[in-house]
Amino acid sequence: MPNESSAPRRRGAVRTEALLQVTLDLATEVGYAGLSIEAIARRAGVGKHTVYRRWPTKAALLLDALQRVWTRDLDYRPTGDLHTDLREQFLRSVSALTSPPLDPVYRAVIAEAQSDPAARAALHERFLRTVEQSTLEQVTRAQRAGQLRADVDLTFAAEVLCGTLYYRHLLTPHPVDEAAIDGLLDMFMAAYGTS
Amino acid sequence: MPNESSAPRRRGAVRTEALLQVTLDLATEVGYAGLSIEAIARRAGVGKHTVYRRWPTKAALLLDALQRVWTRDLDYRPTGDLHTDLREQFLRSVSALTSPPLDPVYRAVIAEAQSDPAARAALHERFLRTVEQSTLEQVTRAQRAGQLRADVDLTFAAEVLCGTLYYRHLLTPHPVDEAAIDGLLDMFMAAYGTS
DNA sequence: TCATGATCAGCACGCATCGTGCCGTTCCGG
DNA sequence: CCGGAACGGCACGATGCGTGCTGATCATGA
Repeated sequence: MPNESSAPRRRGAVRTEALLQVTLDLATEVGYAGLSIEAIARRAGVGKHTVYRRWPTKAALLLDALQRVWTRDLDYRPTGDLHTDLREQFLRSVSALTSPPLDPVYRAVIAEAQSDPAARAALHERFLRTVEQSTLEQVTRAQRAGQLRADVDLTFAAEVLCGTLYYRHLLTPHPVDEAAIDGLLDMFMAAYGTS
Repeated sequence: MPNESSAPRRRGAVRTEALLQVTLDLATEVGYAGLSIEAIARRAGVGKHTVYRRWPTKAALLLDALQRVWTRDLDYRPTGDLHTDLREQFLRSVSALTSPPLDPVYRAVIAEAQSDPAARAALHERFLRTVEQSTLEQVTRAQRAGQLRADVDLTFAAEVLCGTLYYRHLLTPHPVDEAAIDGLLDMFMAAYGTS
């Protein structure tokens, strides 16, 4: 006789969703330091097997948790003007990356990736490449519209843009503010712009 | 009566040096994963107190160990030509960062810095800033020589150069090869060069 | 010369996390 | 309704953390 005051035991995909959400909650409340599999299972009221059955590694779990909140803030209607669109995209990305739950989860993934080349590759494939790709689409459109020189390796250009911002955010105490973004875009346009 | 076949108990600065060297050795042999204070003390034949008395944090120890091998490969006689000098400096830095013991220790510091803002600030102040500074000196010299535009924020420019390389090295699976460095320098010169 | 205090190695502790194993229960599909 | 998968709970050994304590060793200065 299941007590109606106790939640029924959830399984499968529903459990998975719940676990990812708990991970994000924990990241928000106790930060990167509190993101142990043990703590996540405890908080979720779940046996550790239930976690390990789904993710072989803490990195894998964190990557999935990250994906849960990653794409939400990236939908943006481009206006067609390169400088405006890149600026808006970068501002949104930085804003998302600066506050929980994205910030602690992201930093945890970065840390995890340093000790595991596979996790590093997954991080780049699933997230960093996404941002580079989004940037690449914008600069490609601008190039076709004649706003950028035709002889430019846009893939590399996108990497420079994103890399500079990530570097500052992850490895320096300086904030990625509008001044930084504007400076970066100015340099970019000076190098590759047609005007 | 001290047995001459057993090494005399070392103290003070000598001990400190030995511990840093053990840290680098461990990093070379077992990599980032093996860099626990416990393992370092064990390998050095030393009580853990002897480590904790010197460094309050694993991050502090790693930062000091890093400094031991950091500056060695950076002495380089600039020729006066910006492109050549930057290229040479970046090639050397990347080469040093790619192999042990620098690579595992560096990655350990990066990981540590993600969970501790103080460690992050120390990392930037003691190492990243050093590289930025070295780059800054070169571009400043070039600006005075008229090779770069006069209206450029060189500090920011140096950050872009270094940040791009660090991003690729630390967070992507792509190697920082000559093509990447050349592409970066081409973009830099296109943006800020006077010719 | 010798005493004092700092430094040291070794051991132990309590705590936490990891990854795994086992048990008995709950739930779902056939 | 039954069999098997998923589950919660518990326990285990291993490892690292940071901190005590003890007794030996060393440097210094009186």
